[in-house]
Amino acid sequence: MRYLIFLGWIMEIYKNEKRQSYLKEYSIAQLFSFPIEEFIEVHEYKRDEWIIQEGMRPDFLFYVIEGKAKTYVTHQNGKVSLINFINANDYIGEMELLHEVYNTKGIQTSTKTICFALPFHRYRAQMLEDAKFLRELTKFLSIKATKFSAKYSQSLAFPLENRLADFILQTADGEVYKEKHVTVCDFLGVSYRHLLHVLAQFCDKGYLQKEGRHYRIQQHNSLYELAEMLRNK
Amino acid sequence: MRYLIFLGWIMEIYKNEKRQSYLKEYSIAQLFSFPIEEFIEVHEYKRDEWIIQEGMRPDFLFYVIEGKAKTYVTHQNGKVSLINFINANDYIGEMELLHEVYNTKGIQTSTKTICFALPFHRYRAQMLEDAKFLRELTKFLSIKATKFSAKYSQSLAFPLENRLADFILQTADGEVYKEKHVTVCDFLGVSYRHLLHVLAQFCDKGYLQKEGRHYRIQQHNSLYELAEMLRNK
DNA sequence: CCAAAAATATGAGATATCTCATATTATTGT
DNA sequence: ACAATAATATGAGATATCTCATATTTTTGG
Repeated sequence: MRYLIFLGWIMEIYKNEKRQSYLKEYSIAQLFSFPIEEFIEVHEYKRDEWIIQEGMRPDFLFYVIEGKAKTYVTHQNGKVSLINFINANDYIGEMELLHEVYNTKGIQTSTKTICFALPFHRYRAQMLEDAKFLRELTKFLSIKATKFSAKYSQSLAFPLENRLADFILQTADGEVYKEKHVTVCDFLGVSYRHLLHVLAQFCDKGYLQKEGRHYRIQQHNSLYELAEMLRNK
Repeated sequence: MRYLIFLGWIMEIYKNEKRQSYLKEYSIAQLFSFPIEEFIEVHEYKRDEWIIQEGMRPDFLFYVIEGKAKTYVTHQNGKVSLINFINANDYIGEMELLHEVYNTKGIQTSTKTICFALPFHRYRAQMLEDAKFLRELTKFLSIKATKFSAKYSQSLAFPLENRLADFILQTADGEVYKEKHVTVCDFLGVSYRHLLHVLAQFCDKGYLQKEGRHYRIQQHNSLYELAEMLRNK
């Protein structure tokens, strides 16, 4: 169980030439049928900074230009769930765009992250009338819904062994698994202790070999078979 | 663990006056900016019939007019997950509308169900250009994504006790809980045995009292407190 | 560079949940 | 109306996962 710490508000807003150069280089004009650049803000967040704090409704629809972030929710029993990884070209705040009442999740960067911030009060009405924008947002949300429903049913139907094997293969850097345990146990929804326990089993069985804090994949195929069990019939 | 049985294909298509009367009485013209009625089919499915079989891509976007249905997925280990309850005014097949490649889930009715069936080949292109339709579909999907992500994180953060209390309060008919155990254990993702075990605990503690196959709620407040634990901070 | 905080690591006992076996009762198709 | 099937019910042992305790190592802020 972890507690999330507020690290302070140090987000930087790019102005003038710096702003212009980002708007030009990473133009998102093609996502809309109407001119979008005038009121876009370009925000830079440092590593581990909160883009949105849990429960604080944002005033912007964000579009991630570069960097990575995580969506967190805190439960009443003190447990924390990492419910999603966010990458470049993802939206943030689309739930609040669509719903007046919404339990806003916390968003924390895991690397320096640059976002376009589109003010709701300027653009909300036009966005909700724009078929081009809505079509892509619909696809984005449909993928999200599919992903969550898959994770949900898999988490209940399979032990950690299978889900961890899948996660290792998805995140391995070449043949080496390097993720931080504290992040992974929040993501896979298991205790730190149990995660380490199953990793140790994988080592015992020869699937992985520990190298300092990292793990080298020794039997890719065994992990693959465990992960494949998650796929539907 | 349950196995899903195919009960045969006996869906009925309403024609002529019967079709017309449904189109008139339950008009969905307001969901689109273009005329939609010409090629709509009106389908009636009997109780327990499959509207879509797992893995069989549908040719229609369905809109449920009356009745109830369930979305099922079968895992490789033989476990079955009931991932969603479908009611009147829900869409079915929207994933296939949006994605060429999609692992189609099975949809089975739990009561007689009547749907409007909108042929993809007639309407897909227009739908994907229609802001009015897309806006509502976006909301529908955003709610679905939120629901799944909540269920996911809750299922990992809380024992069955809390999730079952919530489910009982949500589905109770007045003060009596009447759901079928075999359905509920697929939905909550636990074994039949364990579901019965926790129900028995609730009876021991005096939260419920067994009445034949049903359970009368005796301590609403105790159940409520258990369920409230699921809400986020 | 140091103290504090965070992350890693491991043991041991508790508990939530699963699997399997076996009856009994209710529902369904013919 | 009866046989087959599905649903309910309960026991007992196995296992997946959690909690708590404690130690070591790494990272971080000032």
